[in-house]
This record gives sequence, C-alpha cells and structure tokens, in this order.
Amino acid sequence: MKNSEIAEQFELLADLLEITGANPFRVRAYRSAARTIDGLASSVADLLKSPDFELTSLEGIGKDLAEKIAATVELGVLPALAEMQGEVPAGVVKMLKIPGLGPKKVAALWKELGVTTLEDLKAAGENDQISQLKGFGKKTQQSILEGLLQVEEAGKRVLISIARHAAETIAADLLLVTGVLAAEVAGSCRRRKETCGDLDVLAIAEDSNGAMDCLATHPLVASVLARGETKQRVRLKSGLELDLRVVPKESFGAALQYFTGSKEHNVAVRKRAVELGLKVNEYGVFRGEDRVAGATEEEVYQALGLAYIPPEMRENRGELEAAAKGMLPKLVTVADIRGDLHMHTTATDGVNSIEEMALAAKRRGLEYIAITDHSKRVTMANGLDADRLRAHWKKIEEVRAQNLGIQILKGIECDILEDATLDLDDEVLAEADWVLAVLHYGLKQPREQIQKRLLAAITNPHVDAIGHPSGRIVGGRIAADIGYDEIFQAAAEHGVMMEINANPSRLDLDDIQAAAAKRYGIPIVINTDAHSINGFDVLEYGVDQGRRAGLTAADVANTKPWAEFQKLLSR
DNA sequence: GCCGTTTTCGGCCCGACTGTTTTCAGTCG
Repeated sequence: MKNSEIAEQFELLADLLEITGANPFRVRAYRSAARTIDGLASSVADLLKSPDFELTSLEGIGKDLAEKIAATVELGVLPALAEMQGEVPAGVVKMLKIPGLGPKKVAALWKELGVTTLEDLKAAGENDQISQLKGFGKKTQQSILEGLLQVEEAGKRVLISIARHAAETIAADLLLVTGVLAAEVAGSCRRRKETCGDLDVLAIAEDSNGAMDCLATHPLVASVLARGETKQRVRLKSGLELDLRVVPKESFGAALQYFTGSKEHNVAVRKRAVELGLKVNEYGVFRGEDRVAGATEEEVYQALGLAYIPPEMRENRGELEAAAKGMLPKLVTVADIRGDLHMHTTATDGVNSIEEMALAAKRRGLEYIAITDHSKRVTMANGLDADRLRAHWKKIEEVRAQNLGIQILKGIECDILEDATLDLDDEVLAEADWVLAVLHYGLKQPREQIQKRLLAAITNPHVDAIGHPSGRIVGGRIAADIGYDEIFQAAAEHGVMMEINANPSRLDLDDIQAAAAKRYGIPIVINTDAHSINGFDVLEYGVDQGRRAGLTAADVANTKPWAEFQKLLSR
C-alpha cells in the first residue's frame, strides 16, 4: 500500500469527522498525520517491517494514530473510515469541493434538506430551498449552483511553468500602475511547487484601488470574485484563481512571508513566535503592541532567531530547525549548472542537429553535453538500433572535430525493457561515453518487476544514470511503483546517478525522492531532456525541484567543471 | 488526537472577506 493511499484515507476521515462535528483539533491531527505520511520518502508499509522503527517517532503521530496507520497498512483500509462512511453518504463529502461550502454548511444541507448527492444539491438550489435555510441566503444559493459547474472542472492544478507565466505577467503589469512600488509573486508558485492550484500576487501601495482596478480589467482576468480593502480575488480566463494582496511598505516582508506559505510552514513559524513571546501576522512580527520586524522577509526570520529560509524549502519539513541552527543548505542555482546530460536530435525525435544543439548549449554557458537519442524500442520516436547509433556517434565525432568549444558526449537514452533487459547489447553500450537508462513502457507492472528492471540497469557496468526514474507525467501518467529505498541503496553502491528531469511535465525525481537520494549520497544530475534548442529553457524547473529537495551544488553532478565530471565517468 | 521547562489537563496560528447577520459564523488561505 502506497503512502499516498494511506494519506488519502486519513484525509477523507478528517472530512467525515468535520462534517459530523468532531473536535476540530482532532480533525487537524488526522490531517497532519495524512500530510506526514504523504511526505515520507520511504513507504510506511516497508518501514513497519523494520523492528526498530516506531511510527510514534514521527511528529504529530501518537499511540492512537500509530495504531490506526498500522491497521490501515495491514487491512488495506482504515477501519474507522469504513465505519464513518456508513454514516455519511459519499455525495455529502463531495459537496466540500464546492467553493464556499465547508463542513458546517454541508452538514446543514444534509441534515436539514436531506441532500445526499450533487444532483440533490442542484435540485434544491433550483427549487429555491437552499436560500430558506438558516445561515444561507440567495447569494449563497447562487454561488452553490455556480460552484457545482466548477466542480466538474475542479481538482485541476496547472503546471508550474503555466502558473508562473500567468502570475509573473500580472505582477509585471501591476508594477506599471502609478503608486505601486513593488509587485511579487507569492504562494506555491514562489515556492516552485510542481503544480499550482491558484496564484498569489503581492503588491506595495498606499492605496489599493489602482492595483485592484488594473487587475479587474487585466486581459488575463475573466471575473472578480471578491474585493476588499487589501485583498482581491479574481478568476483568470484559464480558470485559475488569483489572489492579490496590497500592503504598505513596512509590512511587505511579513506579508510576502505569510502569503508565500506553505500553510504548514506558517503554522510552524507562528508557533515558534508564540514560544518566543512574539506574534507573527501578515503585518509584521510583534512583541505586545510593538512591531519588531516586517519590512523584509529576512528581518521577519531574524526576529524569530532564524536564518532566511528560501521559499522552495518552506514546507515544514525540518527547515525551521535547520534555520535555527544555521544549518540550512546553500541551494543549487541555475548558474551552477555546467553540463546537460539528456537531449535529443533529428536522429530520433528532436528537431535540431547535433551541431545546433551543441552551439545552443554553449551559448547558454554550458561546458559539456551528452547527446542521448532514443534506443530502438521507442519506435514512435524513430529509436536507434546498434547500426544507426554507431553511425550517429560517428557524426558526433565529426562535430567534435570542429572544436566548437563545448564537450560533446556520445550518449544514449537506452530503454529498460519490460523483461528487465536493456534495449541495446552491452558491447554497444560499452562504446558510449554516457548511458542514461530509462523506463518508458510497462510502467504499470508490479513493484517487484519494476525493481528488477531498475536493478538490472543499475548493476549494468555501462549504465551511468537512471533518467526520469518513475516515468510519471504530472497530471497525466501515474508514476511506476518503485521501492525507492532498495533502488537508491543499489544506485549508491554501484555509483549510478539519478536524474531530475527538468521538463515541467516530468520533474522526476520529485522533491521528496531527490532529498532521499541525497541522503543515500547518490550524485544527482539535473537534465533538460531538450528536444530542440529552446528545450534548454526548462532547466530552471529542474533546478527549482532540486532546491525544494534541499540540494546544494555539491549534490548535483553536472555542476562540476568538465575535468571533474569526467572523473565521475571513469569510475 | 497530540503534546508537555506553566506537563496528564487544557491548550492547540492568525486574519480577511462574504453573506447573513444587526454583532457574527463560516470559509478560506
């Protein structure tokens, strides 16, 4: 059973408890447990097999939750959940997805109107029954009916690449408004999460009207959902929602900190403040009535005795403790990257030649690249067999001979076949400078077979790295079921690197897995998988994912100068 | 349900906005 599946059950139970009016702190405990489990690098099912592992050693998990988690793993279902599901109809839980409907209102609709499905809810709204309920009115009824339409579209998060473009465009346009002194993207987008559910932008202005009018009439905006003195919420034409918050200069740092989140990080920050006799809100850090910090994020953290925590690390995964001890890692940056070890050319499904790719990479300041076209299994992409590959490598040698001022490795993106053999023979792979082994097919195989395949690649003496290890497509194809501990263990032993594929649809390894790989001491390569000269653009997303994982330049193999990277190859 | 140098009870982060109220509950982030 996967951690995400366990977490889902605890989240669902929390919803059910909330609707039935349980103690909110108890509900929070279930939600926090769900998050903790979801954030673990190793599977709980595996951890429980180890005799010296105690679930209660995890933050926020006590005796009761530990037992419930163990029971869930053992039985495949959380017993308390099954019980509660008998009490609350599934349709009632679905109503929580409608914006503006929380547990209290949902309970009222269910208990007082007998609404148990979204269809019932629609009918009740159309028959004007909802507005009759205490605490509801015409507007709430209308917003529920509109919300129902959205729910069909809901649950859709957008890729970071799309989110950033929209948020940064709007922030740049706000900056042009007279009286707006600053405009910054905040929220999950600033934390560089791989997907964003909504956007947050923060602006400095004494008077919020100019900025809010600009946003209300912005070409990307479809409608204004709410507008107050300091806060405005709009829906973009793309369907994404965006919050704008306008604050005075002296509060900007505090507001940026608050608005960047994550929610869990902020809860931990405020808890720490309380322990220090301080109070943190979006206006500043206060001791009693006195504001002691607020203009910059740096001083907010400083006031709490913390080093500045980069946005990418703000997930309450230990960053506060590290910041308190001055032990935060110096995160890798795009400027640190000196090589790119995954790209394609016209030989398979790329659109540019070897020479064009090499020159484009050089223009971007890279010292070395590996050309890694597909192997023959990927017929769709015109994958290379041994003969074509050797001919392709010969062309690479010819381009090398032109001395373009960049090192070009003869590489291959070699498929790991469903039967745990490699798509090309060892004698061919032996001639390569760089072998990136990947899963493309049979991703739904059981974990045992997936592991067998990955281990076959890792133990092959010619394989240098595993590319996009899980094969997932964000918001699309589900990840292969990998037991990361075994795979990382083997990779560490055999000196095989792990890729963070920078394509925003992949970002694979993800942040949690990359952090785990680092703990195993595995060199990580951040590659673009470019299929054209513009394909190098995605590098920043891969680096951001690495930063979320807490990677430093030393953790990333392709930050090394060519001479040093070369040594890694001749291991 | 968790947690503990105010420790086994009684706390648990904080504020804006909306709609329904007429002083506030609910929802959201």
